[in-house]
Amino acid sequence: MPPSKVSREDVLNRLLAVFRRHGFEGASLAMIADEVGLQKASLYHLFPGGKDEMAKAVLEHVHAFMEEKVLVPLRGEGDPATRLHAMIEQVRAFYADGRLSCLFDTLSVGGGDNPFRKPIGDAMNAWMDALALVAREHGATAAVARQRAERVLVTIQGVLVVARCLDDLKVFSRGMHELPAILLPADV
Amino acid sequence: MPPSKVSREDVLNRLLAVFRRHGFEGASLAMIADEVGLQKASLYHLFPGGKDEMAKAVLEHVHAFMEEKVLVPLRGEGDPATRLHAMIEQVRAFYADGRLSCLFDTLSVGGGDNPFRKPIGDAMNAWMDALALVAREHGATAAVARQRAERVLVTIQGVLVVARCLDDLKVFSRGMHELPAILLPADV
DNA sequence: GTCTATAATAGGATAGAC
DNA sequence: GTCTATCCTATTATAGAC
Repeated sequence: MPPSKVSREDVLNRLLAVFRRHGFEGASLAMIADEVGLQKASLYHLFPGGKDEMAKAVLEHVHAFMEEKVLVPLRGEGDPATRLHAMIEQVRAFYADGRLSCLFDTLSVGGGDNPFRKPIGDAMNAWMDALALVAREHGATAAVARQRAERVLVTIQGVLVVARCLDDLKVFSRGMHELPAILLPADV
Repeated sequence: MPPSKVSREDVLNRLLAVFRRHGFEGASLAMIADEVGLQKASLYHLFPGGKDEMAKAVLEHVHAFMEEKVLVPLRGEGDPATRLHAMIEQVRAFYADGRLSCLFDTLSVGGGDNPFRKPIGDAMNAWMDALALVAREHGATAAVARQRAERVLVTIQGVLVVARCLDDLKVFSRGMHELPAILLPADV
């Protein structure tokens, strides 16, 4: 899509911004069109399936972004602490130091029939696996590594919600600071 | 409101069920009327301010519930561990072991102009204060107590989101199990 | 206090020109 | 590939009977 007003990458990033902020139901097409800088009909040209397809495309976009910027580094070379710190920096940037909500949170509300639950669950499981791998290399058993990986994800999601509710970004910063001690405690 | 089809308490609890599940934008009046068992016009009789007033009333209802069932016990008599366990049991019940989302989470999405942010922030701060009091009585300094209280809230919100995303209630159970070690660790 | 009926608007989606 | 104009439905909200 070279000769276009905005690149697909740009469109997806702007869609991400709307959905993570307002959730699926809260994001109207008028709002989306305004934010993306295209008319509604143009959005339907890009996403014939409508809002549903837009949200799914954003989830895939985030999944690809995570794979490249978070999961590959986590699985890569280097010592566990260095890899975890690389992830933490990406997470800080992705959530703008706690100013932005998690798409997984805002898109997972609604009934169990919610069509976004499955891709969200898959993405979170992939993240958890990559974290557990790092914990294992640090010396933890498989079971303990998984428990610590879960605590990391719980902490990230928790600080995002609490920071938003309290309107206090320091909650997010403190949470990020605690992640190394959670995943890679000194006593094995 | 004695001679009525459903008590105000019932109405508020059913409104709570809808809003915590679907969020504010995701909860339509048709859905609400259906769930509450009243027609839309009857809801407007009870809440002339419409959906906005309904959500605010639910927040007040939850705040009152928390004050009675969570905060008063936390501030009450007995040793810190006993009081914390009382809270944990209430939290387990309130979130149906992780099946139900937190209203603070679902109602806090949207811009900073969101009118629910302030009551939500007030409620979370009150909860944090009560938790910090317990930690202080266990021997922590004011600063450390506040940090631990924050970790408890982060863990609760985190496990709710992660359990929902992974569709795995055990995440919630494990989180509840860890709360005593977070607020009242053995080494002071 | 609850209802049926309806108004008024916003929402998602499409047609067809350029 | 993007636009303007439009359609249809769902949504919020109100009027007025009982």
